[in-house]
Amino acid sequence: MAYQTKQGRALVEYLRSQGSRHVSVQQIAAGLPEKIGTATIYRQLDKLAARGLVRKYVSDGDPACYQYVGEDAKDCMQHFHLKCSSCGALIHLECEEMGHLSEHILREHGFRTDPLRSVLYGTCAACLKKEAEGK
Amino acid sequence: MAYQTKQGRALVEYLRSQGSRHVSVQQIAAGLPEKIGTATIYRQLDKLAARGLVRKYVSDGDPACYQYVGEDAKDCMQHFHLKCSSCGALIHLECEEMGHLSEHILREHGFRTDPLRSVLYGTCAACLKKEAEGK
DNA sequence: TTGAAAATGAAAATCATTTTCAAATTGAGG
DNA sequence: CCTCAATTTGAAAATGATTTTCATTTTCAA
Repeated sequence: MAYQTKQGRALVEYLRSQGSRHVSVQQIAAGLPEKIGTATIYRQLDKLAARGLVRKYVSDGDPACYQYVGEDAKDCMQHFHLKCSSCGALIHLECEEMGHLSEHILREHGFRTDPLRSVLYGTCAACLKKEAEGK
Repeated sequence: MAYQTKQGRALVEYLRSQGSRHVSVQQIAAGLPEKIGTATIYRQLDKLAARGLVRKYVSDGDPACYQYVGEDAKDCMQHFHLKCSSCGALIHLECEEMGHLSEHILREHGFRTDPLRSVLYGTCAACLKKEAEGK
């Protein structure tokens, strides 16, 4: 019910080689040793994401990016993202406060959040500074 | 330096009439008493958002939606969004825990988040239930 | 080996959003 | 009330990421 394919394997191999970096479909297509159609890359990523081997991050503005987490998704350091609306930077943050929030939401509101896929918008330190000075 | 236009006024009026509901550009275009070009709606919304009168929400999959908060943005109940990856539902949640997280991030990480614009992904109660049963 | 199910790739289709650009509107200064 | 430069509008075209189509190829269980 799910065939193994050359392309699928190549993709996983490539993603693995990137460690836990975040890559876009563009980057993947460019980095792959042998060309794979974009449609296929999207399709494979969807499947991998469905199986939990890959995480998809979406933020306003730029294309989605993907991260390979492998079988040990649980152990993989929990981190989430901050996106600066001002300069567009995507910041990765490891912080347990987010975990607390998730627990609260699950307990009190019955919703199981996946902080890993969530992006918080705001203004980064650099832009806050500029804002303060620049007036 | 910023001309007042019939369209701009009509848009604000419409948004006001919607209270603090979230509306998409599609809905706005359809609900407006007199037709306004989509490009203009986008442009006006951008300006309003820049002035803080309107909030823009972006989530994976569906088009952005906007909320009129008016001058009293501060008083406007702080709430954020949960998006169910399973059924696509967008849930509005008022909860102060999010405020705590924001404070923490600002204090410890120098990043000023805007929880209002942020969307947390996960699985809603209904889908969790289905998941548990359906297995 | 065989064949049905599943995957591929190239190209076309989607679709929200943005840009283009000529024409219309706005409003400060006369 | 005029004028005119700056700004806004709208229709249509452009963008750009993602999805779909569909004919062809690949996979793997029997």
